[in-house]
Amino acid sequence: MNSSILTIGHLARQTGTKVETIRFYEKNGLLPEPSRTEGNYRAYEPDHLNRLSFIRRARDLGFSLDQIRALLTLSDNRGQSCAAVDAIASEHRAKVEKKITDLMALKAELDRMIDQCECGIVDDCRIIETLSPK
Amino acid sequence: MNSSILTIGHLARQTGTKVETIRFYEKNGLLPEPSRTEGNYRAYEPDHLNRLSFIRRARDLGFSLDQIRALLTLSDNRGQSCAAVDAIASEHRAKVEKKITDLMALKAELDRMIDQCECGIVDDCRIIETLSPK
DNA sequence: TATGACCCTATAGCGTATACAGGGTCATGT
DNA sequence: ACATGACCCTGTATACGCTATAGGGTCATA
Repeated sequence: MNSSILTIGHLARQTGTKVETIRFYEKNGLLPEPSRTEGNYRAYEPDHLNRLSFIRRARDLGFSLDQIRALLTLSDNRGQSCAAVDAIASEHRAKVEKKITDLMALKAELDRMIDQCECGIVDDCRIIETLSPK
Repeated sequence: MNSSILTIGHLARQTGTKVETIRFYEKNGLLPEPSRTEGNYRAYEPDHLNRLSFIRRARDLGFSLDQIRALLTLSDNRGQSCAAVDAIASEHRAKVEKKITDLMALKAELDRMIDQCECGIVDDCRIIETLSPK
């Protein structure tokens, strides 16, 4: 096999992605279908590797696949205004902020609940009591 | 129809749960199967309502359905030690804490990325640049 | 030639619901 | 007596982002 082409395994190792995940990205339109070898293996080029790296970074930052699809399209049209990019990122940041606030409120409730538990029998358990209807 | 029995719609309205979700809880062993009316409608009793309220409170606090199943079993055996209850709740709290830490780190990265964006054209966009491989 | 690492497709599963199709039942109004 | 519409039933598909499995084919190396 031509040693200069990239197999799916190469892409996987170089980006810390599972092979199945790469095929999943292809099926879902995030990675373009590469050409195939005679033996029907996917034959990737450096551009595919770049694109996959982009996807993985964005996933690490919590962007959804829909958002990443949009970001990729924008990044392919480099003359356009980057306001749309900013909008996607800002919307995502706002969601992350909201999640943090929600989780902190949740944690406060869990703290209250757990700190009351004196760990006797369930019948006296404040945790169960908190969950049970009045 | 006997007006003292509770239909699935009653349970739904009284707990802020969708009807489909109640059937889903039943199928997944969280709510016991109620008896049926002649017309094959589910006929709930007050105990079912209490149990569903318990489930919804626990869900609001972010417990998984598995954890809730365990909590329900524990709450049905009121003489047992409540250490197991405490363990479930504490484990959940730890996960929530970890999620908060992770999300705060994520937000810091998003802040860094977004604050650099001067909203010109995509070609100069710091957001796209951050995501792209070097 | 045989082994084992790698690749292929197709399908099902995870968790927590939500939605929809295609039908049956019930209370109410005329 | 019947029509309407609100409600209920089952079964299946969908969402998200993968992960796993079955059952097979290809490739490099010993």
